[in-house]
Amino acid sequence: MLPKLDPLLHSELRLAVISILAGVEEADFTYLKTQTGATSGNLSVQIDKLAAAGYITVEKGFKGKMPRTTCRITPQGQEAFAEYVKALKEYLSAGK
Amino acid sequence: MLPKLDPLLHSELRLAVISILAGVEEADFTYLKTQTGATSGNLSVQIDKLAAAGYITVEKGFKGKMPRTTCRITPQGQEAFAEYVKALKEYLSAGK
DNA sequence: TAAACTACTTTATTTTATAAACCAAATATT
DNA sequence: AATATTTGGTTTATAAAATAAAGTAGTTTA
Repeated sequence: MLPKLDPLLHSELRLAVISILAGVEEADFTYLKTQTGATSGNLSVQIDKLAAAGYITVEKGFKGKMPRTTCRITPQGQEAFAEYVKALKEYLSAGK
Repeated sequence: MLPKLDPLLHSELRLAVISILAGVEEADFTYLKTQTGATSGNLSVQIDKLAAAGYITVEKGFKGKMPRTTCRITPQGQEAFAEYVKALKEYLSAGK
């Protein structure tokens, strides 16, 4: 039988965020927003969910006088991502 | 920017159904149910959606005296699936 | 100093997924 | 032969999710 897909990652925006973070040291809110094309509200909510699950860390600081939210993937997030990719591959080749 | 993922396919159960159908000539309701582990209700609903989108055809007949629902993927469905897979791959390698 | 912009968060709305309940007919049980 | 159970589903209700709209706090620009 096909494996269950981690519902936290099986979301367009959260998957985009995680896969971006998987490839870089860190990324801030604005960068994630432009890269994903998401609205601020949606991005804010999905970042919270990833953080609540321990998949990413969120650090709030300032760049000059402007607020800056920096995100990083955690080892736990990397593992979850790797497993999600593995599970997905089973789906994509299910019929064969 | 990352491509949009076809929302019709970006659903655990519908993706499972489509990828199973992509590999076989046809599959009936019961087979899809056991392979996916889905409940009948959920499967029924998701099959309807895929059929409404023209991704699969649904044929109702009888095997002996018992009803039998047979599903097949359409060329349109195959194309959509191929494109979904292609788009997904961009997600999975986004950060690099 | 007022308007517009940045960087968000919160809340409300819509959509989606899922499960529970139901149905009709067939088969098995007592 | 009645009754219970199983098969193969559909319909409807509920829970969860995604998304959008509105709001907040402060900054820069005209």
